[in-house]
Amino acid sequence: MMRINKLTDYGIVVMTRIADMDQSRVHTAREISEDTRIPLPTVTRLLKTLSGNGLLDSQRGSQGGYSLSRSSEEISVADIIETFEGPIALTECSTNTCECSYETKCSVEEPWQKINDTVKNALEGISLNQMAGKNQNEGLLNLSMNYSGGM
Amino acid sequence: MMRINKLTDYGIVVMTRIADMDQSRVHTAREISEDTRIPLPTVTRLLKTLSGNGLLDSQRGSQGGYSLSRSSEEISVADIIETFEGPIALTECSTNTCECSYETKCSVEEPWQKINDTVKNALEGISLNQMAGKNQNEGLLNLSMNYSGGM
DNA sequence: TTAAATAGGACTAATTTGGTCCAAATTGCC
DNA sequence: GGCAATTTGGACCAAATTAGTCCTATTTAA
Repeated sequence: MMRINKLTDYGIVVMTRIADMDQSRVHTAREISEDTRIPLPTVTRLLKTLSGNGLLDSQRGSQGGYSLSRSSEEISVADIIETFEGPIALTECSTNTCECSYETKCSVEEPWQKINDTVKNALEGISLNQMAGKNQNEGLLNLSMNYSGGM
Repeated sequence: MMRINKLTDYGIVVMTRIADMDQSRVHTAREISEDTRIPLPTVTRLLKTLSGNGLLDSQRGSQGGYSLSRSSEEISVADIIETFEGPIALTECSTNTCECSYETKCSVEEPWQKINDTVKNALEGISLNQMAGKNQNEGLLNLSMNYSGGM
């Protein structure tokens, strides 16, 4: 399967959602949970991780909440993945801390570097803005509905 | 981390090793185990999977063993990864069987397709031959040593 | 017939991941 | 000053996945 973790996937959903929201104010965990239908405890954990790693700004206390730390054009999918999973590396050999269990393993180290760079570049090339784009109409619609008191 | 599984990693090591070996004869699990220092039970399982998926040819019985089913130029890293992990898909949404748990998840489906294609292309572009290249001298050396009775 | 292999599958242990919860710290507002 | 709404930090457990081993059947060459 070679999947990214579920939490990482949720993390991307949450970030995408925030990017679609009104950028002029902060958003609470509860609000994001209701919006994405991801359970609140999980969302709070996601948001903590995201703000801890600098992708979100947080404001504590009453009237507090979260907002993007930079514009959605300047946040890449790679940024989010790395927040939850650390450096993008398909094998241990690709990291600095390579401690190959078996001798011959390291003979494939160089090609792996190449592979990883390719994957990394691909992920760095996709901005949060591109992910969110599809929802922009819907986002604006919801916004206007809030003004008219609808739900 | 976003890692491929350990067994997949070993699978690539094993295939790389076989590609470096004498192509004029088959190689037993024991031989490959000793060569790669990966434990025999694990190697047998890897080889079974690889031959079951058509990447290796197998010959049963005494004097039996495994050999590449096609030339190392025609086997890609993607082939090996898919053998152990199924279709390359970073998220569930990227597969046919997408059953998103939460509604908004699917809003990010399209960009994920793009990301996956990029990753897949990258992995398809690396042949086993390229992985093995680094060892070719060593491989030839071992071959000539076999003829002279050395070890 | 025997020995050397692969084939197939069951099983367990170890590790990772997902998800929840609680107590503490911070902040705005009355 | 005190209350309510938040984020912060960390502990904890359950579930799922993965790694690794082993056993038995089948095939084949000598």
